[in-house]
Amino acid sequence: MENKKQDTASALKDIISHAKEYGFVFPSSEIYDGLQAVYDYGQNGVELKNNLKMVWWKAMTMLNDNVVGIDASIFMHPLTWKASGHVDSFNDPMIDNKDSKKRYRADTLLEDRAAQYEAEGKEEVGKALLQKMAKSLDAGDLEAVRQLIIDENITCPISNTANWTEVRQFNLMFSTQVGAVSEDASLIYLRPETAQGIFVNFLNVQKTGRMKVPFGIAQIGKAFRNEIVARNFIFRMREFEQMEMQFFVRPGTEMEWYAAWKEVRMKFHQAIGLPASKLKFHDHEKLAHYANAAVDIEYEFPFGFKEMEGIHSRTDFDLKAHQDLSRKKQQYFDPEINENYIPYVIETSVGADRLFLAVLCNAYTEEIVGEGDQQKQRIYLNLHPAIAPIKVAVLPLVKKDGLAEKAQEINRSLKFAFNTTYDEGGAIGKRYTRQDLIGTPYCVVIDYQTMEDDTVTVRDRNTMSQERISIADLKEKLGYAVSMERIFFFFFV
RNA sequence: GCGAAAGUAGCUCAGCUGGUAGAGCGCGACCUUGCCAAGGUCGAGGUCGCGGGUUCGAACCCCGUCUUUCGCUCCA
Repeated sequence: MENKKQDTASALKDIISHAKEYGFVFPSSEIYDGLQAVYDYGQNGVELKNNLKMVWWKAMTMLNDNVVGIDASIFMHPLTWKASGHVDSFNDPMIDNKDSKKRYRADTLLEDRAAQYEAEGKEEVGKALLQKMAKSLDAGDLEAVRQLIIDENITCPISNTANWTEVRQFNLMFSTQVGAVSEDASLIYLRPETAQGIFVNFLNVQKTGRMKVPFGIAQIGKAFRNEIVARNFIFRMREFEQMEMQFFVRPGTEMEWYAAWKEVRMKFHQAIGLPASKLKFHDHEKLAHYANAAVDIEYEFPFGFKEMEGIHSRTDFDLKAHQDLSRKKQQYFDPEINENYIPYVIETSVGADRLFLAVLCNAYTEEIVGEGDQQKQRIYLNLHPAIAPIKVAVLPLVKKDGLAEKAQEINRSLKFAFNTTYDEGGAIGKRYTRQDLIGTPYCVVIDYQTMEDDTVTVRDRNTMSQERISIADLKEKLGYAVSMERIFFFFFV
């Protein structure tokens, strides 16, 4: 067990090192010592991430006639977050007990004490306490809140001591001001989730797109959370990217759609190459305030099974809250049953960065090749060809005798169809290895035979085997091998 | 947030009881070779995470700080 833990820790370290050394993920602002829980994608990482986003986007919008996309702003009207519940539930005064190291919500501690007074028949005392607390909280006077806890002699149930830290406001939403002059400016938030951008545009899309329920709206975008502890590389970042789809359905039919999307989303992850054995559903037992069913798709990262995607039945919570607060009807007239209603919503929400990490962890392969004295370790990224940053490397066996020119010509003929690279430096084996390390699925090699009969060899990343094919067939054969079509085909098997 | 460990070249690391930095790999150019990280020559790259302190002198000792990893904790 201990060994296994060390192994998994080093497995993540190896992946982090690899990600940095080969241009996938860099710590943010590294020359200034980095910024906690913020990372940048490098030249290969951005290609891989873009490919993942494109596969998801097409799987949602292109393959489903009734799903369309939008791109909403990160800034939203502050009332959005009031309606969604984030202002209330994302903003807590916390206090720590120094002995037990336990953290509590300061307001909950006082509310519990007030309830205790009530149970003892001292209702006025309890009420007075709550009023004092509300006054202090409204005034933002956290020291007064702490004093209340001390005056009431509230102790930690674990350590039984009153050795409290100061009260701190934990706001998981980042805020900033809009407006030139700060006194006139109003406080706005960086969105903590992308979903609300879809909900506030529900009627815009439904009307202008003549959408009929059931239909979905997909979106890819950044979201921000001021996480207290950020851990596990890019798994939990303060700035992250979500790929979300909100699917609007007739009330009462939500469970069928919930079940249907569950299966579709699980297939997606397998289609891009994640093995079924490393994926599982995890049902939520404690449901969020907006949901009546929720499940996570978890991937087995080096640090254990963790959430990669959430599928939630959000009921009509969000649209209803927006309708109430904005006083604009958020209803759909269903011609089939001649009825107006607020649709129910099934949400599928993947963390793009988490999917990236899962794919990278899964692709990272160390194996021993060769026999006896010839044995050596080989490392390569076993990425699905359709999501690999570079699809094809074009390599002249040597750079003299016109082979380099011939190779460049072939590279030019392929580069408009998919991502290619050209490399003539050093020995051929070294160039193969360079491509293995970033997951390039195919290497096209121009040798002396090419000059005679216009054929090249195509070397496969995983098997290292070579096949000789005619230059005229390259674009079509490789084009299909690296196409997203292959993923979508699997998707529907 | 608490506790533990770590931070020296792009990577992996060495650097003895304090005397102002090295190796391997990688990278670049050239020569040679020609199918799985080949050989040779030359070269680029580090104010030793950062800031103080002790000392004649600090990569090394002390304090602080930042970042990362791990364990708790937290997490819609």
